[in-house]
Amino acid sequence: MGATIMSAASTLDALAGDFQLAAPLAGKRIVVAMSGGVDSSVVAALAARSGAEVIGVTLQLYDSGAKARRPGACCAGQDIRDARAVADRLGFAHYVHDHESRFRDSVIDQFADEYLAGRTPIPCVRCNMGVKFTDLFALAKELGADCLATGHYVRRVMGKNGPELHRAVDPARDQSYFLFATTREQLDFLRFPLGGMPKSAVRAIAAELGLGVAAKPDSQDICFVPDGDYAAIVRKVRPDADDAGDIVHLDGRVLGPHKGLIHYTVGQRRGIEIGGQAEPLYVIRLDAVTKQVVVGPRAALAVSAAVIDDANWLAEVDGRAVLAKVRSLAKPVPARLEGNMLRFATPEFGVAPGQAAVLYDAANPDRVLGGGWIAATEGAVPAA
RNA sequence: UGGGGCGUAGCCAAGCGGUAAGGCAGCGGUUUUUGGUACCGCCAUGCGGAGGUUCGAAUCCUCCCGCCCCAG
Repeated sequence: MGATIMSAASTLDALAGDFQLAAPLAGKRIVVAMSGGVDSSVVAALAARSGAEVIGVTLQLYDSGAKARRPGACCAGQDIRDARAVADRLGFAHYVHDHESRFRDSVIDQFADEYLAGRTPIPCVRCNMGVKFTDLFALAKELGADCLATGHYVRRVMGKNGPELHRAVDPARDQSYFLFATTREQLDFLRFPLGGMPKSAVRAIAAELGLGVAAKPDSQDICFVPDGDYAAIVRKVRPDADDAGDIVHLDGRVLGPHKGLIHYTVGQRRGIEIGGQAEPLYVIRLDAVTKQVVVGPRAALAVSAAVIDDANWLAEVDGRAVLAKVRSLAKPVPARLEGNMLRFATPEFGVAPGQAAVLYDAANPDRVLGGGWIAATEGAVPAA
């Protein structure tokens, strides 16, 4: 117990200057993206201790009504007040920008449209790409900042050819999957001071500094979905969503009606609500044109390759042995990129269009090479 | 209304006198800054209904009800 606190304190000292800026920091200006959570609050605190001038910026991203008070939310309501409290306590400037309409256009609407198209979106990546790393990036530049620091758990490591993106040291916290779209230009300017430490240390630092958010619950789920009912948000944004359709087995049998394409995702097992089977049924694919949810046995989920769209590369990848991650919680698996076709060494299950394929260097698994969006997949087993 | 078969949880299904397997679905939980997956747990005081035999019945007997098949 005591050791934990000791190490937290020493970690704090060691990281106080870890903003990868040339000394001295006295004349430097750091803009910190503050969500109102523990992580970005600690980043702000570390920045404040570095000697540089700190400006905290919080973007109000969505409805600041009652629902935003639930634990796990960010960037609205109470979170904004929490961020402000941290800035007040540590004594640096804090600005709040209203980004609701931008967030709605670039994240929420896109989220709904992807579901309507039969794909499975990752709003967190879109948010990082647009609102955070484009808008906030521009704002920080306007403010004359030397860097933009965030509370993401990922590392920026200086390599031969400039900064590289690496996984966080805490594997349970690593967020590199959600940051694959970070461009080289953005990476030049961004700083991720938490990538080298475990979450427990971050909380210990927050507690040591007396920040009110020290024990605040981690954010989880989709921030703008209040109760886990994401379909309700899709319907709210796109009321014209036509829900009718059939659940069809790969063998052609119509098994029954479904609740609307937006409720399903490739690889999904629960919620299909069809019993009496010898083996569980999984969603094999979604057809936005015929409105069909096609189901079949788990074996039919195996894919040998995926077509990658809108890729972002931080290093040369084509033809190189890589480790590919096609879901945030999946273990990276051996693969090879041929053009825009990602070929898995062994069949991969539950690869859903709309999700991201993030590639890591097989020779240095911590290094993020980049990634792209899964546009289509190639089955490893002929349809039964 | 002759003969045969069957009725066990939402669905499929084992059991064949000894005190209700299992699978699917569902529900809950764990994990998790996307959706899923995976894993763990829960899920029939009762076996179509009513009697009877027996220490003891879903299992044997009787009648009734309901399906299915073959004959008419």
